[in-house]
Amino acid sequence: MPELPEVETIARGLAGPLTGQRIAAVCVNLPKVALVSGERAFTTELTGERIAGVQRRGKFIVLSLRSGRSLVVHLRMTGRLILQPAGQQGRYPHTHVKLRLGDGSHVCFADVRQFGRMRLVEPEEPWASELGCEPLSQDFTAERFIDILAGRTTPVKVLLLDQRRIAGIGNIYACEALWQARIRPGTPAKVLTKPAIRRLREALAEVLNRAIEMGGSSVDDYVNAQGLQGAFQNVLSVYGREGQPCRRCGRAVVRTVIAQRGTWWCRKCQK
DNA sequence: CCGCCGCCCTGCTTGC
DNA sequence: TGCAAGCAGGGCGGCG
Repeated sequence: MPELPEVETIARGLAGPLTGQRIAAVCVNLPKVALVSGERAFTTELTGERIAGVQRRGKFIVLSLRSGRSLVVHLRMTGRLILQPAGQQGRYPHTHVKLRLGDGSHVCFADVRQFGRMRLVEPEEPWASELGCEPLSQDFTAERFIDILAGRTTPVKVLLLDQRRIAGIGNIYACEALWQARIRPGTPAKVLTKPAIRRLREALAEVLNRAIEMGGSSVDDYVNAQGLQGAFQNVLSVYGREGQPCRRCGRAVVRTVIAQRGTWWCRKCQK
């Protein structure tokens, strides 16, 4: 599942090859995944646009266009953005939208489960207004994090996953950061001490930054824009490791369910 | 405002 | 061996 580190990796991999290029042609095979506001047609509106840059916001990949519009992509669980260099284009499986760029290369938006979406948004459209702060930005201060968790009986893990509060964290990195900070995922947010919250904030930054350095986690079918796997799945501490020894204390990692999501943690070192 | 549930989908796993 | 049911999951809309 592409979360912040995977989306960041994809965005970085697209930025160089895409910046400055013209979108020469747009092919939509599955119309429900290609959205545009109003009565406009996705294909005609996007064709001819020029790409000014590629960024990430939360779990969204943002292709900024010179017109001021943006092409905003969410990969959900199984979506991919794949860059096919000129002369190497082939049929990429489950491609729902394909962009042909000025230099003859292609960008394929593929998604087995068809949950991912791309949306062409107007310059003034507040598409990210509901998104919380970036966990790797200066805005994400200890005070802010304390505010986010204050007074809430909700399990801390649920709040980490809430994109309206903090943007970009998914199941993998919520589990990993909680393990790193030695906090039980089910702990009601309001009982966390300030030192524990500071520990968790640092753990999030550490885990996310390290995962970006390693190109993300290829646990299901994540690959970057060049089609290559990440390496962070090899060093995961708890996620997906039910029954295997905790890397800190050796006790078997358990899997429980919190808010309908699989949750991996260590009963001995997470309190 | 909050939390829970079902839905969207397909492929893999499980169980008979 | 073969088939069907179950499960997984991010975000969203509906409901209480």
